[in-house]
Amino acid sequence: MADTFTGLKEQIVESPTDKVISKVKELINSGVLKPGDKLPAERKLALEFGFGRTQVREALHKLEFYGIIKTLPQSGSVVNGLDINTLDGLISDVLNLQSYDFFSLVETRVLLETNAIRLCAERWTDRDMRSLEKAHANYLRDFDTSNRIGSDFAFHRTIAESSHNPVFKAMLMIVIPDIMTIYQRDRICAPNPDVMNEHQMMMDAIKNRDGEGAARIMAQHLQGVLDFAKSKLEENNN
Amino acid sequence: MADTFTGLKEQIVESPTDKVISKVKELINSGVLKPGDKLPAERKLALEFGFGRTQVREALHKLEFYGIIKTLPQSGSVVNGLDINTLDGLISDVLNLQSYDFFSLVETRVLLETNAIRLCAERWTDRDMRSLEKAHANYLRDFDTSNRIGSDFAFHRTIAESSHNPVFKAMLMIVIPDIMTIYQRDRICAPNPDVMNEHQMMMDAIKNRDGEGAARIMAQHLQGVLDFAKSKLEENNN
DNA sequence: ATATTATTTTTGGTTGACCAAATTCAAATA
DNA sequence: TATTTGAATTTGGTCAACCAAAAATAATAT
Repeated sequence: MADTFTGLKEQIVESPTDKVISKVKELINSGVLKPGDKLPAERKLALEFGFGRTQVREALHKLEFYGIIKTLPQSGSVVNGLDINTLDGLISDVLNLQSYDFFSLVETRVLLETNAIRLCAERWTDRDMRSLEKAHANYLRDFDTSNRIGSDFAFHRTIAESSHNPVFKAMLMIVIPDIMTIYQRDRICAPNPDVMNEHQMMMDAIKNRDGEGAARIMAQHLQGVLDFAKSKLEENNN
Repeated sequence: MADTFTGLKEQIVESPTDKVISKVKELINSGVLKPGDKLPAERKLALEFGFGRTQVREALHKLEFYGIIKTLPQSGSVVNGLDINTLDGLISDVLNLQSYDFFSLVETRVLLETNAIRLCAERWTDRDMRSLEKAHANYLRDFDTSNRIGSDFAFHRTIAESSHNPVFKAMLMIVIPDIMTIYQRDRICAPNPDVMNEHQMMMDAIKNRDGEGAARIMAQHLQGVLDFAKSKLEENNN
């Protein structure tokens, strides 16, 4: 009950930084700021918006991080040369930045991992294979210890690394921790011997350069998590 | 030539914030900070690391954004309950955060968009369809104007929206602006009548709930960009 | 008149002090 | 002894002043 209230509160409260971002968004949508324009100085924005410069700076940092503006030291900040619709969508996303629902996270993970392992099977180098075998051995070693989950994750991370697509890897690194947090909170996953076998089958498929086969095993491997997420989804919408 | 140098410089220069993040990473790797621990106060960290509190705050913000720590107002920051290997990988990623190579970005975009449109075809509601048709009409209207690229992007964004997977959409919003920036910088894409037809075919497939068909058209639709990226890749490794 | 240099202004970056909320801990009470 | 209460401390959040680099302007020399 208390959780419900605090949860609602968190959604309602809008941090000063986000308010500043909203103001910038208005500036862009109203046409005052066009892509490519140099936006006013921090002090000016702070005065105009009625916030402190600290809040404005933090907002600009966030906007720069998302590639919406580019800020040059001792010179000023510039709105990136994207079109207005794109900017509007991007800023909206920065603001929403909600915690995603579990099912969508898992769905994304499955997509990324099945394709990461496919590319891994096609592209691995000798160096990759050494890392993969080491990660696999570590998992077997830690299977009966408290490190099992960590080594499991490390194995998957190594696969993503060996896909030679850093974007895949980066996105997996965003998604998986969220999943693990929820997973650990709601259900302790008992040591499952099937997982060990599936890891072994993945290794074999990768070694044989069998991308499709590896992807199939990975999909099966993650089916359990997907089912769990789906049941959660049907159970209640949280 | 000058570009090469400035590019290198950007990679070499390590901002104070990143240095602080590295320090935190050392703390975690050395075992001083374990997952679940409450990390020292900002002032303490600033003193210990030899940086200002501003830099420490910014670093903590970044770490919180990536879900590595959770900071509670007037209380302190806590290392998230992930395992150490995961944390180490995550922090490394935050630090690297390099501009990704064009081909990997495009490869990721293709994967995300083909699956987004598949889900869109399966899941769209009446409300989604109205948005889709409006976006499509806007594209046709703006085809001969300077807004063509913007409306094109808006159409794709609406598809992602209608996939009802916010994670897909969020990740596309990260990837696509990067691609567009590079694309606009290196080559102006002329108005291509094929694109119009392909958009129409996508709409038809979506309406018919034909996920596979829609995905196939999207793949074909993006093939040009993928080829362009591949040629860029072979041309030079930048 | 133009190009160059010196100076002033503006810029983002940094610092230290201050604020209110949360926590802690010890003293007072039952 | 166990519980409550209240002051003192620690916490992240905010603010105003200051710094050096970049930009813009004015002054100078060609």
